[in-house]
Formats: sequence, structure tokens, C-alpha cells
Amino acid sequence: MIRRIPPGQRRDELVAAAVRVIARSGVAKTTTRAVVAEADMPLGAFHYIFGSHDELMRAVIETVTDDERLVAEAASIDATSVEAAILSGLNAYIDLLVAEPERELALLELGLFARRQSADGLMRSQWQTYFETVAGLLQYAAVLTGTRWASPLDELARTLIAVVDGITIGWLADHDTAAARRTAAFVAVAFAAHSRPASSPTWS
Amino acid sequence: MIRRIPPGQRRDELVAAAVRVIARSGVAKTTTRAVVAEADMPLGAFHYIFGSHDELMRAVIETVTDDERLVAEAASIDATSVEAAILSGLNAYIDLLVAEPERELALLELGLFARRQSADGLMRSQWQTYFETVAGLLQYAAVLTGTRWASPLDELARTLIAVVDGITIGWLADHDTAAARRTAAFVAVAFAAHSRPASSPTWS
DNA sequence: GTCTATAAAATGATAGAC
DNA sequence: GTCTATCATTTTATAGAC
Repeated sequence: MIRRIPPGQRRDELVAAAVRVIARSGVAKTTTRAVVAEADMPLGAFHYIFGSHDELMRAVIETVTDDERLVAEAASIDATSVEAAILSGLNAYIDLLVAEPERELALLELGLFARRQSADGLMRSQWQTYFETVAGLLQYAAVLTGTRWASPLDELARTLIAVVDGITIGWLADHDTAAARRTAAFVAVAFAAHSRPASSPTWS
Repeated sequence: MIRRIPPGQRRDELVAAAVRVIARSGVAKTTTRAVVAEADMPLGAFHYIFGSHDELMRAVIETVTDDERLVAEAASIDATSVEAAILSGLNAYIDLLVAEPERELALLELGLFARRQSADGLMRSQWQTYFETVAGLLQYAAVLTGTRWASPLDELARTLIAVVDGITIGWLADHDTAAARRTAAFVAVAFAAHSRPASSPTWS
């Protein structure tokens, strides 16, 4: 019995399987065999689609960069105030982190793996996507709360990503969810200090 | 020609060699062979000292936790103000990061590796050490600037570690040192908002 | 105790039948 | 195109000479 499946689809299946294996077992144990087993494919099918193990990992990083963490955009943002907006966004992320720690662990592993692996900017583009996503969210939050940002958006976005990454690592270390939320609260206040009413002049 | 060396010393040599290999090539490529080659020892010597590859990695994490990143304590802190103190400390760390990126990359890799590997809290104790070190530095900064912290020290320390980790990852992604320093400046201002004159009451 | 030689297992990649 | 069987290499771990 032969399964005739479009190459593109098989490729997607392999990448999806790799993502699951990475989340479950880590980048180090994501072997070619483990991936094809997860995808329920014969080993031979692998090299028909990907030239090498490296090529698969590269595809995984690119895919993950595109569709992961975008769920954050769906987070319901509290429009009561800028502080509330940032806090609700961070808490929604922390909820996600607590619910699926392996996912975030996998994303960090993939980032460091990319950094080790490729001389070109694979990790750079991964984080660039994060920056842009968060910049969009910050802009959205400003509109929602009738405010504007008093500091450059890309600077704020980068800082917020740093905080998210830092909260993630800290929580992965000790699972202290309450502490993570306290950090989030600290940051929310700090960001609120960089917002102004939408109609105010450049420096109040 | 036989080298008769105390087992404790050989153990230390292997751990030190492992750290160098990790920094240079990453956790994934830190094989037993690579480590003994780095330590200039025969392969057989390895299993005489460590029962397994895992045991070595565990020893590495414990060692690294103890002595790394403590160099931050030597950073000259600007006592002009709380903001200046935090900023100078973070900038000193960024200097270190830029000078030896592989070192910080290795520390992050080891943390995630520990998290993957051991069910017990190896990563937890690693970060716990960071928390305590930074808490000490924050306390020192307060004394130096004649202020006191208006928020719990452990909460501030945890947040600062999160920021340091986040700055590190962001910089590793794109090597944007100026951006890292802007994030540091943002954070320094935020921390200053949580300080009070040393003699003031609990809430001003 | 120290080292060389080798076993045993895992992994990336390919050959070749169908 | 698809899959089974296999190769070549790498890696952890051990056996056994000295």
C-alpha cells in the first residue's frame, strides 16, 4: 500500500512532526528517525524531501517563526489604561507559558540552536518577527487606550520582548508563576510611564 | 610516561575543558571525545572519573553556577544616583556580553539543557544563584547611593535577572549593542522609580 | 591507576528493488 | 515516487593489558 501524497504536504507533515518532537524531547534528541517515526513515515521518505537533517531544522525555524507566538495577538487586551493593557497582555502570555511550557522552551532552544548553527541571520530574523509583532501590539494598545507612546516604538517593542524572554526563562527555572506576574506588574507600570494622552504634545 | 594526578584535579580539568568546548562549539557538540581532547587526556581517563556523559554535564552546570557571572560584582557601580547605578551595572554586563558572547550563550544553553535533562531542580538552583547575586548587588547599590528599595528586594532582583536574560537573548539575535543599551536605560529609569531616600518612611 | 583497543548503540545518509 | 535494507560514521561505554 503506497501513500501518494503531494511533496509539499509531506514536507509540512515532517516539519510539524519535528516541532512536536522538539517540544517533547528537545532539539538535541530531534533525530531524523524520531521525526519520521512521529510523522509515521518510513525513514527513506525523509531524504527524498529534505537533503539533510540541517535542512529540516532550518525549515522548522522558519515555520515556527511565522506562525508561533502570533496567538498573542488574539489576547484580549484590557483597554482600561495603558498599565492594564500591558499587564493583561503579559498575563495572557504567562497563562500560555504555564499551559504549554514545552512550547516556549522549544522556541528558545530553536533560537539558540539557530544562533549556534548558521552563520547567517536565522536567529536574527526569528527575533525580528517577534519585535515586529510586539510593535504592532503596542501600537494597537495605544489606540485602544487613547494614548500614544512617548518613546520610539521599536525601542519599546524590543524592551518588551526582552522582558517576555526573561520572564519565560525565569519561570522555566522555578515555575514561580506568582513571581512572573509580579515582574509583569512591574513592567506594566514602567511602560505606562512612557505613554501620554493621544492628543498631548511631544513632551508634556 | 604516566601522569599521576589527584582525581579531584583531573575532575576539575575535565569540567574546565567541557566549559571551553561548550563555549566554542555548543552543548550539542560537547561530546566525551571533544572534552578529553580539549583536556589533552586519553578517552579512557574519562570514565574513570565520570560514570557517564550526563554526570559530566551535571558537574559542569553546578560548577558554572558557582563561579560564572559573579564577575558582575566587580563591576564599578556609578554611585551618582540609583538610575546611574543600575545603568552602569547593566552597561558593564553588556560590555561583558559583547566581549564574550559565547560565554553567555553557553550559560543559556546550559540552563535550557538542565531544564530538559534533569527532573530535579538543576536549572532552578542555577537561576537561584543569579537571583541571590543580583539581590546582593541591588542592596549594595542602595547603600552606595544612600537610598532604599521601596519594593521587595527579591522581586526587584528577579525582574532585573529577567531583563539581563532578555537583553542577552536579544543581543545574541542581532548584535545590536546600541539597542541593548537603550533597553538598559529604560530599565534603569524604571528601577529608580522604586527607590526612596534611605531615611524616608515606608511609603512616601 | 592509567591507557589502548574495541565493543555496542545510535545516527545521517544512500543504494537499489518495486 | 516510495520504501526496505544497508553503509559509514560518530559516540558512549567497557574490557583488558601494563
